[in-house]
Formats: sequence, structure tokens, C-alpha cells
Amino acid sequence: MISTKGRYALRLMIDIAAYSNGGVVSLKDISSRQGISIKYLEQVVALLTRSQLLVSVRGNNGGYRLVKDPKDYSVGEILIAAEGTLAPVSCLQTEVNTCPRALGCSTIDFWKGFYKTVNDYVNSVSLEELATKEREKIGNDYSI
Amino acid sequence: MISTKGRYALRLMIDIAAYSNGGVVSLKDISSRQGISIKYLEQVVALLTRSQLLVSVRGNNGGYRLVKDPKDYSVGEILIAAEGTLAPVSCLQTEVNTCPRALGCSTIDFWKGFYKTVNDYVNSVSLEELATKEREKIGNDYSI
DNA sequence: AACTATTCATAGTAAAATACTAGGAATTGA
DNA sequence: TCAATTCCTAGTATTTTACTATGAATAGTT
Repeated sequence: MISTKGRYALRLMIDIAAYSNGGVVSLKDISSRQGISIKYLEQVVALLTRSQLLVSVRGNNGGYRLVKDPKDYSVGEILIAAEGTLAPVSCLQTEVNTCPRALGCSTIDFWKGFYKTVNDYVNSVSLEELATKEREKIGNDYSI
Repeated sequence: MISTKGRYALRLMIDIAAYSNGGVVSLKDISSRQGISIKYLEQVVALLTRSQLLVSVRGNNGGYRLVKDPKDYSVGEILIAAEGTLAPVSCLQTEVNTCPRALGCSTIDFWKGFYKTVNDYVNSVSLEELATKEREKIGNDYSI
């Protein structure tokens, strides 16, 4: 199960991609559109700036800006920045497998396949695709 | 990340598939082969008997037995029995999506695709494939 | 210069989940 | 009867989750 950090990070990135018009987007605006507290967004956005998926502008009229085109972000890199890893088992988190049972482990290939399947999927979807859907919401009133 | 319940459940099922010769397999034997405490295996195996993936035989010389051929178990059904769900987000856990943001949600299709990708993968691997690898370990000494 | 709106940094915290262990009852073959 | 097993319920330490709180630093606006 993906935690709120990963899910909110994705929505935050989508929001910036959808609603920045060349400028920066503040957490206050994201908060009101997405219904997530500013305080929690501060925690989440820090993961994204640390991974250099966003840059910040401090002070009055400050906010956050993407560093590249939305089509050049995969959802995978966003989730990994927020969640740390998408590895299904801890022994696949690091480059070298330190599990004493790794040699002759009957399940490791299954987990490697799981990991690859998930990675291939999340890397196949771009931020732009999702931002486009977000923009389509504008003007539609789903509360009817 | 898959929890120990899911991982141990899979190893438990593999162990039974690999080492039962028509008979039942006791937790004591599984414990010694897999290096997992009997007490914890008791917790894990209960999830599998409740989901009727295994049947138990009580008393002396008791143990557990598969209810169908190893090739007819998918790894998916084992993981779901142990983990409860493989849904990446809680709004996909139930048949109907009760999230107030579901309508017009820009990420729901992405998560549905994620869920389907994972399900398709875990359902594509059978217990038999993994039990075969487990049996291949016999005779090989990987501790050298 | 003061004010205000923002990001930034660190700490705190209640609740839930995780990864087990413990104790003993029930069952059944030997 | 006894020994080996499953079954059932509870307990528990640790970690993770999902936040909130406080206040400092920054920078445009008045």
C-alpha cells in the first residue's frame, strides 16, 4: 500500500504541473485545491525538493516550480522520491543483496520480477498525462 | 513493501508443496527448514487455513496439506490471503469506491492500472514453479 | 522600516501496524 | 496415559504513519 506521502506527492506534482502558468505555485493554493493541510504538504514537498524534482522560491509570492517539462517526469521518479523505494522486499532495496538466504532462495526471482513489473509500470506513465486529466476537471462540476 | 506475513506465507506454502510426499507437513519441520519460529508460523498459517488454501490435521503426526495441485495455486491468491489486499490505495480495496474525490480524480486510473499490473503479475506465477526451485536446493550446498 | 506571505527546519505526538512471543487448551496417534 | 501437534487468545516492544506545532529565515509590498 502506497502511503499518503507518495499519494500526496503525486497530487502535489500534478497540481503544480496543471496550475502553474509559467510562475510558481504556493502550498496555500495546492492545499485549498487538493484538500491537504499546508503543514503536511510542507513535509511532503521537502522530499521532492531534496530529490531536485522541484525548486522553491522563498518569501512573499514564493512557491514551487517544476525543473523540467511535465512529459519528462515519470510517476515512478515522483513515487520513489516520496516513498524511498518501491521494492517489495527489503533485500532488493540495496544494489547488493545482503540476505544470507539470497543464494538458493526460491522466491528471489519472483520478487525481482515483481519489482521490475511495478517499476516498468510507474515509469510508463508521465506527469503530463495526469496533469492533463487534472486540467479537464476545470469547468466540470462533479458535485452535482 | 510486502510484510513478513506475505513473505512467510509464500515460503510456508512453497515448503509444503516441496516437501510433503502425499502426507502432511508440520510447522516444526517448516520452522527448521525455513528458519522461522513455530510461534510465528502458527499466526501465518491461520491466515491460509481460514482462506482454505490449506487444511490442517490436528494431534500427533498432524500438520498441513495443500487442497489442490501446486500448479493450481497462483502466488497472488497466497499473498492476498496473507496480506489482505494488494491494492496500492485504500479506495480500490472495496468493490465500490467510496472516496468523495473519486469522480474527477486525476490519479484513480493510474492506481487502477498499478493494481491490475501487480495482480496480473502475481497471478501469472504458480506455486509449482517456486516449489520446483525449492526442491532444486536439495543436494546443493550454498554455504561453501 | 515595518508588514505580510511564504518557505525551511526541527520537534512532537497519537494511533496504527508490524513482528513477533507467551500460555495454555484441544486433539489425536502411539 | 503421554507426547506431539494444531488452535486460540492475549500481550508487547518497536517502528511507521499521518499528521500538528513552533518558530526562524526570506523576500516582495506598502
